[in-house]
Amino acid sequence: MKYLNITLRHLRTFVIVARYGSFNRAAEELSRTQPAITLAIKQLEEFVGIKLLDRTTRRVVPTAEGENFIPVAERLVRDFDTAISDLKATAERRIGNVSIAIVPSVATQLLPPIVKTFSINYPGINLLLSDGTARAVQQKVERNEVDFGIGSIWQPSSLLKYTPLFADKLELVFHRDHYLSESDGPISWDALHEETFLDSGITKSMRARQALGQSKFDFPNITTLLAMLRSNLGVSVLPSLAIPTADPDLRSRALIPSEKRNIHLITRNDWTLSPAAQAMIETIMNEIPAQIAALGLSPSQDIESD
Amino acid sequence: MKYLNITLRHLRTFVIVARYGSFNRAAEELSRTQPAITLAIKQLEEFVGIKLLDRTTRRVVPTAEGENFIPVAERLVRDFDTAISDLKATAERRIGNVSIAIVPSVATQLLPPIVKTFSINYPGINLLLSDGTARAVQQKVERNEVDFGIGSIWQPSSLLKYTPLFADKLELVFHRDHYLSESDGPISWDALHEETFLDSGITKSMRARQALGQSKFDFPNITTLLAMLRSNLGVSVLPSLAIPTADPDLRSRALIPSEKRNIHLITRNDWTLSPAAQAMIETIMNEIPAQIAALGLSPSQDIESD
DNA sequence: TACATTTATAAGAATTACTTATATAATTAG
DNA sequence: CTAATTATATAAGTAATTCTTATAAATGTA
Repeated sequence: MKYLNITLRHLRTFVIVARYGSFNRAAEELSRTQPAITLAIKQLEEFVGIKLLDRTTRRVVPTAEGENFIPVAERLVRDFDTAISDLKATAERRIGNVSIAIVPSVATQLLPPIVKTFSINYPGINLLLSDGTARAVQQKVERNEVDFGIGSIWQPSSLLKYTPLFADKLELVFHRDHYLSESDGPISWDALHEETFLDSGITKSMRARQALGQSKFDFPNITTLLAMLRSNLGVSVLPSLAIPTADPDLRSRALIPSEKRNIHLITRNDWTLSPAAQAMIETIMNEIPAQIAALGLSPSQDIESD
Repeated sequence: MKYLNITLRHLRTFVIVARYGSFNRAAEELSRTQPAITLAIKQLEEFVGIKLLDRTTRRVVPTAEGENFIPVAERLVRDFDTAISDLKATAERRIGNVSIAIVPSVATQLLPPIVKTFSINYPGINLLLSDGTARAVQQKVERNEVDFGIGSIWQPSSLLKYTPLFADKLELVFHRDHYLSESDGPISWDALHEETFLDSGITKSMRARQALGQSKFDFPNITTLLAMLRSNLGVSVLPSLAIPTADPDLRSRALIPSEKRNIHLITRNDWTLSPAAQAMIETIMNEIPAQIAALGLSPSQDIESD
């Protein structure tokens, strides 16, 4: 014996022997033979330099120190086992946490039924959603503040991986009292030259939008923008998911040529997703087709990346 | 690989790798080679079914689960190590508890300097002393309520082992106003026929005492007996240790033939003494000769047992 | 693109842990 | 009190594991 390491196996053996008061019964319980038990106890005692079990061929009784040590050893064994099994539980997706950064339109319109399905399938996993602009979503993924993100591409980054989910069609939005309400059907971008255009973070970087020239109004916050539209301040272009379907004051019309905003799943290249996050992504991928159909969206077309 | 047990060694390895962010440095730290580290981490990850460390040849970073598991593993390792080292500390007599049952005369006269020496040599060991009659001492040892006892033999028991410590001489005690104070030197037992004899637990079972016939008074409690003597109610026989040396009211004389009460260390046959208790017994054995000399006692003669 | 560095893999060596066989000790029954 | 029974201790050999050495593959940097 060179140096001898005491391991949990020794404590486990000790606990069982103490419990049964017998080396033979302990050996049976641990699916080993009695000499193996003898050796383990001997090693433990020699290592700590103290007798833990008083034993004759007839009786095995803990010494005072052995008696004191029983609960300690039991706790160590128990703590170890629960720690390992907790880890296994997360691996098996029975427990865990997922955090997602997501743009508000997707969060409010698309996500609720997905979350419902997820919480039924993985009742032990907690979900933490954080709203934000496409830019905020990307940054949170980059900084590892969330497991993954859902949104459009703000600035392509080599750190990130973009998996297209679906394409959201952009529509023209305006007040029901606006004269554009009088007709129906698609309308061309050129026709907007005459209109007061309200910009948002979504439209600002679009080529078709930029052809219209500088706008006087810029509302990065969609809620504010919608409030402006409700006051009939002008017109705007929004992805269909961001347009409140039940709003009595607002009307929308399709645009020609039709523009789409691709929504992606955004993950980090160099980061292994937790099992819980993987479970959520699987759920999203499974549920997306049904949601696309229900909300009248189109499946994703090309992958915007570089 | 048959079944594979995850051990603390795996967690230890994981903690170190996570701490250094390098398999090589961890291998160095653990005095093993890098492939051994790779294997241990691999086994751990495969066993729990989850990746704990994201690693390239350039960087080793914990995954989310790995990050969560680090403090858990650290605690498990730390708890294990402290449990084992506590056990070693008791073995090395650095910490521990000793409980002793002891007859009051020995406790008050003989023990104080011994306790002082002990507490200097073993500052981490706690001492719990309990007073009691010879009978109570023996019972506490039998019932394992104490580590060992010190006292005379009440009823020899095969459960117990008696190790003689010293012999306490019995002396006649009486009030200074008693006429026996007028002379000095040894006095015979027969001379006591005329006296009012106050019995105690100590004298009751003595043959020399029984020759004097039935006594009218019986005070099992020595303190009470001394109070009676101070009132000059009669005479009594006490071991020298039980006679307060500084009491101005009491006088004592030797007896002929001289009777001794052997004081023994009383332990259980079938019980291994704790290292702390062993330390105390060693101290007692070492200090006894000096105390015998200081108090004018005689070394133990024969072993009373059967 | 090549170099330096780090992790992964494979095979063999050393160590550790277990099993079988047997000895030794303690209680119980006769 | 002796023998039988039952339990732990010891010894030796075998199986399993955990290392080490040697080498390959991969990543990031110059």
